[in-house]
Amino acid sequence: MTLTKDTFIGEYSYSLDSKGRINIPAKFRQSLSEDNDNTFVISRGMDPCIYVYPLLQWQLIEQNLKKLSSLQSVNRTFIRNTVRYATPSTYDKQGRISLSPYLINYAGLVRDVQIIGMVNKMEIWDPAQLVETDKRNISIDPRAYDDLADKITL
Amino acid sequence: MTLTKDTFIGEYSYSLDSKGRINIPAKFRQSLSEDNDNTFVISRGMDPCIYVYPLLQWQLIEQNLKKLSSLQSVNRTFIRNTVRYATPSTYDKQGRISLSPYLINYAGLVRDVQIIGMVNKMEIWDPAQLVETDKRNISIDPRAYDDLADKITL
DNA sequence: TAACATTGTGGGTAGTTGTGGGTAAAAACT
DNA sequence: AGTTTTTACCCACAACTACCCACAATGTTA
Repeated sequence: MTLTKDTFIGEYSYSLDSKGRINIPAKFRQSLSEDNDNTFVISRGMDPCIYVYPLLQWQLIEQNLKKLSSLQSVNRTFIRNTVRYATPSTYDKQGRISLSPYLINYAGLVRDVQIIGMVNKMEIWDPAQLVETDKRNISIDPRAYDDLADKITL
Repeated sequence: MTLTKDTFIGEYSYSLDSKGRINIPAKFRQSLSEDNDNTFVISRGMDPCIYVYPLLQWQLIEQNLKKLSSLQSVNRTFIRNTVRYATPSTYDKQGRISLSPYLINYAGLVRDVQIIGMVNKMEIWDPAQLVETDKRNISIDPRAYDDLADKITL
């Protein structure tokens, strides 16, 4: 199948094993370009979930962070929070990465897990957290949402 | 016959087989340009139906989504909801794509299925759902129609 | 009208994918 | 240095998916 490189779409169900490992969907691995050396950068999400970036994508983020001046307190806090929980992780021969206990706890992962393609990265969710977040977002800012829908032709 | 590339019109009846596969109308396949590598992106429709985009058409959507910053919660929600139910799918030698159980359930597909050309994409409907939705929309706001009439010459 | 090509549908099979767990190397801690 | 814990690599297997072949129905051409 033909896939856009380093682009992830769709939602998949997987499970966390007793060693804290989780499978990366085969389609996502195939989409990952060679230059990434089978490596992702795992980080804390803005929502209660785990972000997984292709290595190259993460390096772009690093470059942007370097441009932010440390003179402003907002910037320092932002940089600190973004980088602090990030770890590079190469997947094994079976296509699994291992997650740190901190991140597993942060996302509230137990066993069943949803992996969602978010175009330039992916998100790892606990199913219950995902439902919860969906509910909360349904009501917020319908106008902002409609504005987006106007800009993008689906 | 000469067909406008990547443009789909007309309505066709097909059936879903026991493996969740469905035939893409031959005319639609012929219309699909080579650059799409025989691949469509299947996704959840705004109505109770399934959207089928040519790969290239979908990539335009992806490009627009990539421009949205993940710092804003609205954007994250929008990207997640748009991309979540989408999967790339290449058709087999018989011209069939396979649909995920989630989408089959979402569109209420049983066996008989209507495929409708929607110009830049196609829609897959359960016949009953289609009748139902038609009924509900028959009393559409006449003013909204007037707005359209300004934009489109029939 | 007969021969042929195309199209829609069904199902078998081999390869891929997700998941569990064993073992050895590496790291961390006495 | 010796012991324990952690990490990475390997093998195994069940479930699933994609690919292939088959065939009937329809459409096309000579």
